[in-house]
Amino acid sequence: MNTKEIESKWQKYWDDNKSFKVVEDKNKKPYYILVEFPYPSGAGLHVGHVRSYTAQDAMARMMRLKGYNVLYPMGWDAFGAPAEQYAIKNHIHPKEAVKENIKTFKKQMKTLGFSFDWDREFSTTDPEYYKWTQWQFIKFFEKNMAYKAKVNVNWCPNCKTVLSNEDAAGGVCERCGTKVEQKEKEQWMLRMSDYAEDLLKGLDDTNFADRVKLGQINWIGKSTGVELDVNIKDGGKFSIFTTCIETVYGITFFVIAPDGKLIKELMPRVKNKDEVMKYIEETKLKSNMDRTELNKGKTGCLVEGVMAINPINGKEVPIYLGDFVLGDYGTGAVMAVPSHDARDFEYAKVHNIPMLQVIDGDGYDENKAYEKGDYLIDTTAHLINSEEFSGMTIIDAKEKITDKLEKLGIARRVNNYKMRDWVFSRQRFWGEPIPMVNCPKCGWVPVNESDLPVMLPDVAEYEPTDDGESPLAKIESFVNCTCPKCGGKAKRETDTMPNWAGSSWYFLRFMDPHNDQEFASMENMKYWNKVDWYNGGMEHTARHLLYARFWVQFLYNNGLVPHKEMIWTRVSHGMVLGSDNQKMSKSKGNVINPDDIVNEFGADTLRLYEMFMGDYTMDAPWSVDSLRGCRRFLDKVIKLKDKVNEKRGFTESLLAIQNSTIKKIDYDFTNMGYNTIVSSLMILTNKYMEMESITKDDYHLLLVLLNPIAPHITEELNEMIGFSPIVNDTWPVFDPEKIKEDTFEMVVQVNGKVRGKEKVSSNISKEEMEEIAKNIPNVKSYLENHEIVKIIAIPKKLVNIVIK
RNA sequence: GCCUGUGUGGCGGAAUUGGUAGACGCGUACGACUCAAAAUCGUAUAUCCAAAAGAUGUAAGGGUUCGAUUCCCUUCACAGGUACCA
Repeated sequence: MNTKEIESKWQKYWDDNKSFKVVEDKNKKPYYILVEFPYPSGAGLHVGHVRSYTAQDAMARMMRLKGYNVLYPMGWDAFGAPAEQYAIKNHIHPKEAVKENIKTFKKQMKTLGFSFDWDREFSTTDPEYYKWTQWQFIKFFEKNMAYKAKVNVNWCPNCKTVLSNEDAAGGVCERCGTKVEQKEKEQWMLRMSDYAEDLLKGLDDTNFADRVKLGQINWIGKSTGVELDVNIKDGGKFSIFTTCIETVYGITFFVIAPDGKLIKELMPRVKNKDEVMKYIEETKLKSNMDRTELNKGKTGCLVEGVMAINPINGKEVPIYLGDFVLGDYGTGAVMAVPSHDARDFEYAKVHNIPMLQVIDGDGYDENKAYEKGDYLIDTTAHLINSEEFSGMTIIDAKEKITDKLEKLGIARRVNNYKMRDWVFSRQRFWGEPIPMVNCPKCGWVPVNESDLPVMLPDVAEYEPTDDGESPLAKIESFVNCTCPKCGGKAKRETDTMPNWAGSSWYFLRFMDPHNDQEFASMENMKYWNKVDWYNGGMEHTARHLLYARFWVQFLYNNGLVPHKEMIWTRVSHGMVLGSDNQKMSKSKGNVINPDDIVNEFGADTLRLYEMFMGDYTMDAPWSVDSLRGCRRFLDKVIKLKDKVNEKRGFTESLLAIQNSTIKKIDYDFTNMGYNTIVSSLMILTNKYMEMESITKDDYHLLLVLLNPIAPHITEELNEMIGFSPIVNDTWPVFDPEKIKEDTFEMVVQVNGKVRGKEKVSSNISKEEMEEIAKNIPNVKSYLENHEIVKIIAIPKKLVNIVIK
């Protein structure tokens, strides 16, 4: 059989018949299966894409056969730095590069037989799409959720652009690996931190995998504690945030951030100005450098001339500068309790600051800090040296001390979050222009809705400028405009959006992709309800998912989408590694190109292999041998056709095996057990192979069950035995009656070890089981001269005889 | 460091609520077919023992249980995430 011909034949059939086109049909139950739409890179489709697209494709095909109205769409996430870099490098306009790459991707996807509804395809770079991304940005602005602020931003000197905290994780540029610098710039920001609590709570309304939920929770980074006002001797005050108010009596100093506001305010009173200034400057440099390992030492200096007063007992304590305190987290100042915090402990050691123990317990060790992690699990832990709170347990003390401070009006219970506002500006050409106009009279004014989209100008110059301004800033025809409000001369915003913008709501657009009145109609969104299965890489479970959820929650709060969470289940697939067990990369030379595999083995074999290679959620290495085995399996299925006969060689257990296969596959589909779906199909095939002959219906059943994973070959074989296309068929129903067996193999254990097996009737009693068990010769020999202590009989399974 | 995940034959991996560990596939060996090879088919394949019987065995150690790959504790290794977050 010629795989190529068969594959293109059926691909054409599906295309011609629009087999996968889906329309909103109230009579059918909707089911929305989504895979992360790819960034169409110049490298083409990766075998990793094939893994997740095949899995979701199989799910989509199966659900269609079960009668669901399945939405399985595909589109392109084509804005962003990589597309622009690629364009610059290859001297081709990003628009053209994207067009070319999409063509390649789409062709590859078609040769793999993915059942996408191509009528819903779009790219984030289509003006018809980014019009609505801009429209939604204006909503953010109107609701005071978008604002422009001068902030310290992560600046990549190589890419010449601003990076979000997420993009600069680890202190290096996510794209090029260059060390990130700090730079003060005016940026558009989205008030994502306002949604921290809602984003946490919203997780309860989702069915995300636990590890995905945890990723979200960690990123949001909530901590509950107390904000405490601290007076400065001779006037002034500041606040600190702590999660360990129970240690308040142990404060021996305060530490404030060198990049914070407080030190600037205190400056006139500082005696050692030179030293302080020097340290502040050093910190600025340091944040340009690797802040991870080299600078973990507890550097800093005493701020001479000012003393703080511990609010709980009026003791005077010194203030230090230290760069381990961050200016933009909490209040930019901390209370330091060296006896009970490892960082404070180290700092105190370096700077010779006295310590004061205020909690005692069994785990106390004077050579290190007796910390939260230690004393909270220590049942003997209690306060000491803490006036009226001495002797109390930690939990009590926490409450009582907070109460007291609250009554004094100098403390508040607050939550802090690591998650900051979203830096939304990029100084790049290839992104959605931010639809704002700066008018000398009216300030920032959004572009009129009727004037959307603000199109990217068609120019040849799109490389970033050296001064960090967007390339758009050089294009006068773009910049100069009139104010939408007063009609006066004004200037257009030249920053563009990050590529996370377009991907934050694309799943909504798929529900209504051609709507030119709204980003998607409420009617359609209500029909599709939610994304039932969303699959993507683990690397996107923190950021992309968080941005998308934030975006949706904002739309929901403004009545624009039907649910606060629009994604029900999020799963992530494991990576496909090279055959050397390493991540595939050009430099390692271990990259597998799906086209080559399709050419040599066929699309069905590749699909089958990628499903069979291992646990779907885990990484798995590439193996050509295993791939060949999958081809061999398909050849076996082809060969089975010769066994098709009017009658079958009767095998009583066949119906049972068929039905348990259906049951197993149904179960596995809902648990992403794709590898065991394949193995149970192999078992069924082996069973058929053993038989003299099988009927058309037997064969048809196998073909339907295999169809979601290997759709081409199964359609062809199915046609050859005279059935109408599987794509219009129905999924077999599991019949529990058929798997009832009259007998089972009873396992007999003695003291938990298997000593015998016996085929017995399924409906015998426990007593009968025990009796038969005791009389199996081998078992009997173990029982001799021993006392039977007890017998455990599990119906339809085993008997365990416990002897002494 | 912290968080998360993983650890099962020569290899990829199964084992749905604690109940026959190693399904299925790969590889290997032998056999059939062939002048020969490939392909295909058959048989075997955790380890120890000539074989049976048996013993050992799911990273290591301990525990709970009639029974543990599965639950609990301790330790180790690997992978990913995160990093002075108060």
